[in-house]
Amino acid sequence: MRSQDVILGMLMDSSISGYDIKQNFEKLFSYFYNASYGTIYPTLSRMEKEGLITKQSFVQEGKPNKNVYTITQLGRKAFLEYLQSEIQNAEVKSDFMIRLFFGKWAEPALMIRWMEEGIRKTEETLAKLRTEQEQWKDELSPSQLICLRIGISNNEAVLANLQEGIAQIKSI
Amino acid sequence: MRSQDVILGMLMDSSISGYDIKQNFEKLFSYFYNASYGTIYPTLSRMEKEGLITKQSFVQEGKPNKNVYTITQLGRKAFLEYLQSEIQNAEVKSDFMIRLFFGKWAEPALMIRWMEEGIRKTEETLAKLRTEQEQWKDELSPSQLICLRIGISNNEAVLANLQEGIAQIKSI
DNA sequence: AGACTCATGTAAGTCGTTACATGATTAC
DNA sequence: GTAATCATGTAACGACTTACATGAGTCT
Repeated sequence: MRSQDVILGMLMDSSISGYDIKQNFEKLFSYFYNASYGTIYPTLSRMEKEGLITKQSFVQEGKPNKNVYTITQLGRKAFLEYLQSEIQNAEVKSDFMIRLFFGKWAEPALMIRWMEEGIRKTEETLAKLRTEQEQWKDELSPSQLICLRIGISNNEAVLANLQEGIAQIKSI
Repeated sequence: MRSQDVILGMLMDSSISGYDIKQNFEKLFSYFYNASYGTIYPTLSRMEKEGLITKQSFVQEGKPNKNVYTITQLGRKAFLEYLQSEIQNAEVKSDFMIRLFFGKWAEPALMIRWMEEGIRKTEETLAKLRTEQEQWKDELSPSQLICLRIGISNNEAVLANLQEGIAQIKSI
């Protein structure tokens, strides 16, 4: 799975711009995928050249042209082929977990700061995901709801462990 | 955080080989970091050149020389500096979650297969983590135990959601 | 005055993976 | 006999990020 596959997935439903794709990554996907503009724009150009998508430019006043991309038959075929391919293992690189793992080499105060920041961020993500769940629960597909629920319960689990852990470490 | 930082972390405790580093990644870190030999060996070479680590070769019969690396003062300094740096956001790319998200474009039978495979893998990971917890609970540092607990409860959360989700989808 | 949003794009560089190459030993 | 384990390393390639470049409009 590359960014191309995810972009094709987004375009299956409706035609959107590179900017919209980035918004989707941040809003809907942040807890299981992300990509920067430096990936999105060149990938879209390549996909257009390969005939997977087509571009329509809309002139806007006071803003650059907005390029809206539409998936082609070839693009739909490519996406369905991706769905048939082998599932790849998840790639995870968590700096936070690495630090926690090697925490014994840090000052206790530093580790507590990491954990407090971790708690804050997790609470933030959790609030965002719960809002989304409330907001979109009627529009989302059954499997999208499962995604959201996984995201929420993952974050709940992290939060509980960090809160318990921080209390424990402070008590030593 | 790059692989270099994680490798330094491992060497803080004891001198090990590239092969051992890979073992550690698979055994201890798999749910929050991983790196291939193609990363590990060239990184070790570079680190040696930069004076962060030193190499000792041990001749073995019927096997290639075993290169055991030891962290230097400079390496220890570099690791402590890493601990002082800003925490980076986790990078996650989960093919499984992407497929779940776009599941409505797949045959229901295919999605159920994905979820069943997801359940199987999650159960496997969970078993592995629980064994580790049992086996190492007296040796691991408090923060390493928190890591393990986060890993375990994350996987428990995923498992519960998938089981519930699959039942729900099958009932439609 | 400053920050943020909308909007696209490129260039340089980093980082990492996959596949290849080698080869004895051991367990099933 | 075949798969796995131990053990190291390189070359080719791919994918992605960061920083740069541009610039009007809007909100505080």
